[in-house]
Amino acid sequence: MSSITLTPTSHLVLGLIAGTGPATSYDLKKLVGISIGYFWTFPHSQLYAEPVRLAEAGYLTAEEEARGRRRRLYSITGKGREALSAWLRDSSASEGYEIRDLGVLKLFFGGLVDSDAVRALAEKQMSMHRRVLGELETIEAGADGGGQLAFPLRTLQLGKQVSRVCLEFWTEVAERPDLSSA
Amino acid sequence: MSSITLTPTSHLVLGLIAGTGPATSYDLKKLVGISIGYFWTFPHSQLYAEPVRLAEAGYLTAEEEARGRRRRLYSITGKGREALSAWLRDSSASEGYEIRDLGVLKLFFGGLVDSDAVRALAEKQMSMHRRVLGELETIEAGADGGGQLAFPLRTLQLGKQVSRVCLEFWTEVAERPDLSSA
DNA sequence: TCCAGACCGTCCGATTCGGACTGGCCTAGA
DNA sequence: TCTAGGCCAGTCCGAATCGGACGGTCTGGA
Repeated sequence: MSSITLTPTSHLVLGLIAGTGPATSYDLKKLVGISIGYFWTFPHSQLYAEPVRLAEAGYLTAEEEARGRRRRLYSITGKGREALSAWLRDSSASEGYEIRDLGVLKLFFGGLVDSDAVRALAEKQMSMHRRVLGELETIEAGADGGGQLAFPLRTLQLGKQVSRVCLEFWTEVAERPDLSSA
Repeated sequence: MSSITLTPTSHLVLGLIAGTGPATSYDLKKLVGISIGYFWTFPHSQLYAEPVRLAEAGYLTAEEEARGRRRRLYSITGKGREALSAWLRDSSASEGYEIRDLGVLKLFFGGLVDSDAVRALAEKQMSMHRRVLGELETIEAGADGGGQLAFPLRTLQLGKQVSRVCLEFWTEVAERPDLSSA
């Protein structure tokens, strides 16, 4: 029950369990993979380690299978819910916003290669964003718009919009690889 | 001269030095801070450690001040230029694209709090994106559109567009915090 | 019954992180 | 000229993170 500092991973785990009920680490891994993982990847080892830490600190309780695959089923506690709610309401904890995109990093150095290479990069990025957009639309189509999923679907909308903007941007780059003005 | 694997940080350092000429780690830190750092932060300790690694492996050469602050000025070598160019042209190395935004993570769990809290979050995000947008426009205004900066400015355009989309998105959320449909 | 392949979990070395600290340099004011 | 204080520049290190590799478990079909 030692005191720990809560990271984004902590809040993710708490939120997932609060939202969908008791879960094993594997469940978390699957949930992340089909949702938030599209924008923000969390290493699976964290999704195993983090609930242990949270349980030790009293934010979760663990129920372990006696035999076989010693799966541990985690449930959220009152303390966990409080911490989650406090974080969700804490407007000072929302700062920070990062886009890590290898393609953009390359474009930043586009002046060091010829425009054919820039065009090739742009086309590659276009196909990537088209693929992502398609996958997001598939997920969207397969989900009922109902209560539980309303907010996750909303973040998905943002993902789609960002993807679309990127697609347009790279299309423009592919058309005029060596031009700076719009 | 041992062989090392090149990370995004490696390519950033190589690209910066290739693009702007010899630089110290501190120069790199400043450069990153006013440009790519807006989307992708690199810890300063990396910006000191990475050139050392790159120099050991022959991608950079270091010239150290004899006295005083023992600053090290790094220059790129032929090997460094080749590696950078190869990376820029390697279309298989562009995968990966991540958006890490605490606000979006919170929205994902929006169903667990009341709509006032969601609205407050949205408003906070709006002001953040407005601020970022303003800063990007300031940077843009202060840069001549000339050759060297053409590609960095282009990535800045993308940053602006993404920020604008986020701003619109959060505006919509602020207006209708509890509605899922557009 | 046996096997293949998916499922599930753990472990660990290597890397990354960022805060804290040290010390040099510069300028202004006495 | 001297020196105090603020910025400049770099180093260090414990802690957190990463992700690959491995090992055990289960299910269904031959």
